[in-house]
Amino acid sequence: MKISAAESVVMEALWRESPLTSEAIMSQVCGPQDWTEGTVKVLISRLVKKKAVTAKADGRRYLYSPLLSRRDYVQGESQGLLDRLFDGRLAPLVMHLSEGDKLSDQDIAELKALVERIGK
Amino acid sequence: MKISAAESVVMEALWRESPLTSEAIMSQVCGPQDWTEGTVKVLISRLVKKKAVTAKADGRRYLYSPLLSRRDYVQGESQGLLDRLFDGRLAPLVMHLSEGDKLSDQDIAELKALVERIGK
DNA sequence: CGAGATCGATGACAACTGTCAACCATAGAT
DNA sequence: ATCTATGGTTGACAGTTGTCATCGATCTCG
Repeated sequence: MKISAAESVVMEALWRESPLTSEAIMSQVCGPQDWTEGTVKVLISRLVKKKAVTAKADGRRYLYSPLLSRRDYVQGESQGLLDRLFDGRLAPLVMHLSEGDKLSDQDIAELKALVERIGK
Repeated sequence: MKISAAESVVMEALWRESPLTSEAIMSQVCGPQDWTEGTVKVLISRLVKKKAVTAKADGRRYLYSPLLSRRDYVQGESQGLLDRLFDGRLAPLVMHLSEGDKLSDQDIAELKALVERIGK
């Protein structure tokens, strides 16, 4: 099942740390997102329904944990973009981003090191 | 304005070649997408309304051309993903994709060459 | 036991998306 | 002058998303 943008904000909180109570999730996301309690509750419910999150009963509340790993999510999103826009080829993606001119020297250095490592 | 997935299929046709009549667009996208005439017509209209496409009158029909460049679109999508999932850092993205193990030797070679070029 | 405080579930609603069909205007054909 | 084919505009409808408020069960404190 597909995870929406708003839902992914909740997932990020759970990937950072889990399990979490809904209260803890809210305290993490309500600030930056300016959401009310109700909004976050619904996002959590939808994620549970989508089986991206499990709810373990803990007394009267639930403890939520991700079922979908960040790794898998990120992999899917990245590969999807790559396939959709660059015919699955990595070099054109990197080229585009480097032309956007937002790469720091550090980015380039890291990338260089990484490519060395992959290449061998 | 945001371009949806279905709309981007129409945009791809126009980026490949433009201007095009709606008929030409349909012949390009109806096959792969299994869309009916009506569907494509609506997608085109919505793109015009969103100002992603212009319609120049040509007798009784229109000739459509992209207003949004593929370059800008791709840039936006790519940067968006990078910011959303990798905190704007390129190396982790490349790492993820390389771990997915779907990189060909050619990909790696291209990337290596590209990084050399950027680095200097 | 009764009054609040919690927490999840449910209902609501508008905007956007994917998908079509019906309608309408007009350029050509007869 | 009329008929028809063609292409654009509208209306429609279900599903998803973003956003909230209300309801109902339950736990806890006095």
